[in-house]
Amino acid sequence: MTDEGDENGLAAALGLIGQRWAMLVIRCLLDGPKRYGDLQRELGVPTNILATRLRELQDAGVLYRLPLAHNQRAYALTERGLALRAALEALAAWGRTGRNSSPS
Amino acid sequence: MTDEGDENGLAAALGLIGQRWAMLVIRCLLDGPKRYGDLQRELGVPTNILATRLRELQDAGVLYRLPLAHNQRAYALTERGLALRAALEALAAWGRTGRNSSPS
DNA sequence: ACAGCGCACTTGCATTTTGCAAGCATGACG
DNA sequence: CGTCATGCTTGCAAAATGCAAGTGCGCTGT
Repeated sequence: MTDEGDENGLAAALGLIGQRWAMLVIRCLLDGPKRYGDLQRELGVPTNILATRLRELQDAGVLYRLPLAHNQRAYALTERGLALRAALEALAAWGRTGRNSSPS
Repeated sequence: MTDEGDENGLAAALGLIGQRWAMLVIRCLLDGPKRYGDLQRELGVPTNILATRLRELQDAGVLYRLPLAHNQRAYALTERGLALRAALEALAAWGRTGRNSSPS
């Protein structure tokens, strides 16, 4: 019964985290919670894009804000965000292959 | 060593297949070679975008053109493209979760 | 032969997303 | 009170994306 509607699993995933920089931000946060400036410096992402992505990913339930001090807060992954580790590492592993093996 | 060496892989992967529709096209081709019109109908992707993506993915070594008849050709994944199956299925599996969950 | 059809694209233009640079708000600190 | 670091927002240009219509090309029917 319930035929495989899995054709949309990917579309659903990309609808949530398919925007530019989104997966990079998530992967960066897999190392642990980080602050806005850290993400900016580590990824080199434009600041307005970063702010937008963080809002969207928070709405998507992938990460949440973690207040620290007066002007400092951190961003951390939710369980749903952490569940992306396997998928993102698979993608990263693929990206690492296809480097020209040897510059003969 | 001169450069970071341990570069992300994820960034490399997204540089190749991170464009809109690219992963959907690849996932569609995991079922086997298909023709232009098939991809268009199955995915609902705009025709100019599809043409652009197919060219880019071909350049990326992910798929190749397979001539059939006079005005018909098929697109099929290379080994590099087929190697994406695990990653895309992991992403699709993640996308399938969280549809019917209890709001925390 | 030639009009018409289906297939695989291309082209023109509007809309949306992305990027760069600069500015704003806030609280700490001198 | 002025300056600083941090975390954003805003203005505007460039690029990507999307829609619709058009192009080329071989085949088919008459």
